[in-house]
Amino acid sequence: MARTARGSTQEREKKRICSVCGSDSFYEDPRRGESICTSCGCVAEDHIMDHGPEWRAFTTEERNARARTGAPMTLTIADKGLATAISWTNRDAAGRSIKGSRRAEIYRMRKWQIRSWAHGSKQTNLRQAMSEMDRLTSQLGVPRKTKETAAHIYRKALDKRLVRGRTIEGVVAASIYLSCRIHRIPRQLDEVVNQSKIKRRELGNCVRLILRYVDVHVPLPSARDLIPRISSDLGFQGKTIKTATDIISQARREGITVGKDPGGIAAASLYIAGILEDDRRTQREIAEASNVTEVTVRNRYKDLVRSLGITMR
DNA sequence: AAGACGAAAGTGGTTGA
DNA sequence: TCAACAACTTTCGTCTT
Repeated sequence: MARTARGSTQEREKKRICSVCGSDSFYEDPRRGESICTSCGCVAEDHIMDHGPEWRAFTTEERNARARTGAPMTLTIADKGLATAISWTNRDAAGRSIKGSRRAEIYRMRKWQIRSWAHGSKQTNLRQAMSEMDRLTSQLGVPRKTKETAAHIYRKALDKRLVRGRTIEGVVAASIYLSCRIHRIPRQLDEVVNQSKIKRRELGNCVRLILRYVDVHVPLPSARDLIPRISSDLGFQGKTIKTATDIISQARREGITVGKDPGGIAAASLYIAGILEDDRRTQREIAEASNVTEVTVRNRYKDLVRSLGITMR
């Protein structure tokens, strides 16, 4: 199982080798936060950390203008992580205590900062939302970029007053789910429901609401995006994964994937690919890894074989 | 005996009146 | 709000390897 096999950090730094095919060549996908073996396509490591800056620059001037120290600017903190806080200790930068009129001035500044900063209803909402977002994204293990997009969607939803009359948790969970779909990270609605305290129905409603009123372009969930995850769970060979992907592309062209659960399509195509490439798994194993039942695997597999004219031995 | 297959009945979501 | 519907699940008996 490539997904679970990982050595110590030092070991990985010394020489990393794919536990499935033995190759030492990896492609790091910072969008998904995954490291993928270039020869067999299995996920060698997930949740990898991105050490780069949060901005992009195309010229030296741009780079000089944007470079700064401190934590990255981020939408996932209510004040974008850039606010200056006035300390409660009446001391200056050198540690000397501040006296007299200067002290009174700082006291007034502190008072107004707190009033303007923490007491707006939007800020209060964002604070709660961002802490919920922190919790949920780390439970689900989504990369920083995806969390950032989720925060962006949430801010838009808040601006359009969609959170009113709904729970913050619901809208946060919906933002994360949609962001995962935008970044083509396979997190299913049920996974998000399992990690949060909201009901499936509520999440579904929030997702629909955001899709309708917030200007976001979200691609439909595709079976192809589920393939790397399922196949690395079951340790399929590279050629089997490729065949399965081809089957999905063909099925898509034939238009037999619409309205069907992508999990079922992914499972069935892997099952067929396994038989064709002599890399078999039982229907039960595949069904379990794809979160569908054996019956669904069977039904989709029959559909695919019939519509694509695949002949099996 | 394990795995594959298929039928029947039940469930939760979507759509249109 | 409700009925109709498609997709999917659960369950169980039978066939195949």
